[in-house]
Amino acid sequence: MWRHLEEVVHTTMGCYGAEEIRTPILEPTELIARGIGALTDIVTKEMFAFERGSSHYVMRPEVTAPVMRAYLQHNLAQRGGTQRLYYIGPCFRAERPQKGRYRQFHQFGLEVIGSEDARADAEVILSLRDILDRLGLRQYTLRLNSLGDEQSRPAYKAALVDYLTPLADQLSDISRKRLETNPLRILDTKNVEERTLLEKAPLLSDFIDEASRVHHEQVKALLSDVGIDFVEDPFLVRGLDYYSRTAFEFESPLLGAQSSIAGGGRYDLLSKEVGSKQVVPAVGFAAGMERILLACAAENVAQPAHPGVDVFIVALGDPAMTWAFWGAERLRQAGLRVTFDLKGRSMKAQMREANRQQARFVAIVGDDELAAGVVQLKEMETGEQRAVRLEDIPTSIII
RNA sequence: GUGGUCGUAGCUCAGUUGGUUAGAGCGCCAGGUUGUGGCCCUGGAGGUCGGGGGUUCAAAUCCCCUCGAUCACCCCA
Repeated sequence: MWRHLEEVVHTTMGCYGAEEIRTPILEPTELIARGIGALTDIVTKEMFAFERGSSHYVMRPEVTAPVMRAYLQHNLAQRGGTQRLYYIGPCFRAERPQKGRYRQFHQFGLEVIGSEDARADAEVILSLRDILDRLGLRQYTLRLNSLGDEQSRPAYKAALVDYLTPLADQLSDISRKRLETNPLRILDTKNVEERTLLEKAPLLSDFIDEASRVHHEQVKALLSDVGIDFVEDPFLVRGLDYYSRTAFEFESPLLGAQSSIAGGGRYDLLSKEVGSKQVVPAVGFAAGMERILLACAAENVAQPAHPGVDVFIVALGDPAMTWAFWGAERLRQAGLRVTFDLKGRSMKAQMREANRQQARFVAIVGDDELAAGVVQLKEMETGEQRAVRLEDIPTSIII
């Protein structure tokens, strides 16, 4: 199933003209810290970090910042046009594991760098949708929002705090603390009473600038054009500050508390955080492979069957067992998948092993066959069996 | 970092108020078929009961510590 998912990712990304990029697992702490907004708590508590001499490193917790760094460092802009870069690989977060959340996990993602066109946003979402569809997932929802420009969110944040502060005594302890540390996250609360309080809260959509509003309308129109269902969620807010305008999230209802299987958005502000002199507009998604696989399992999505071997060689007696070694090699040279017993067991045991390996054919070899220069080729499903010379096996089983 | 639940055979799990050699199903191995798989029948192997300490005549069972898993919180890139 892992292979299948990876293949779907590669082929789908290929359809979008994206090139794979591989960045180091180990990155300077500063790159990641700057990328995520230097929240010291996240660096110390949520990441595997260590120092070596005077240098500080972390195991990458995500790949967007590394891709942006690679883009800038190798000046990929000079290749012209917009860069569509995708990645697939492991990431690390030093958290307590829970359902769909592991210390080492795997992500794939697409970063479209160098365009502020709404079609880039829509294409990123569309490509992700394609991957989920090709896998056979059906039970997921897409939530969409616009965060506006770099002025919008601070203004909204202030308005939200203004609204909630008088109501602070009705908030949970956690939310009251977040009122100071990260007020936007209160929007994510699952507390029912708090949700009703939020119904009358100011909306981010009332604070976004005109250009962002137009951009957002374009994205929505493009998504509708290709038949993508989405829910507008004015409460969908990314935790980090470099996001602007488009924000989206795919989630599955079948995964418990970690329902998000993929998410992303536009991050025009990141480039300057990681050292670019000018703004490089970019938009992308990141998807959690473990969670997608969990969702597939929960939906009972058909797995590609593990193919059995083509030929299992059953060898009887020492001469035949020796023969099996190079006989198998001959057949493998012809491109067949071939195995045989490595423990010198009885014929019954070898046949059982062949059955377990879902062998299409069994080639039985004993002293008589060796003398005659043939094998007894038996088709397991039908039980039909006949003598065939080794060199004729490949053509015999194509039928 | 905080809280709940749980660690018994390869896997899924039983194990009665502490009481003989710790069980089942599946899987594995072998035989029934001296050269023919699946189904069936018979037999077999396999366990420091997560680890350490304590209580007791006696601990899988009770107590303490520890490690791990899991779910949730925090956090969420």
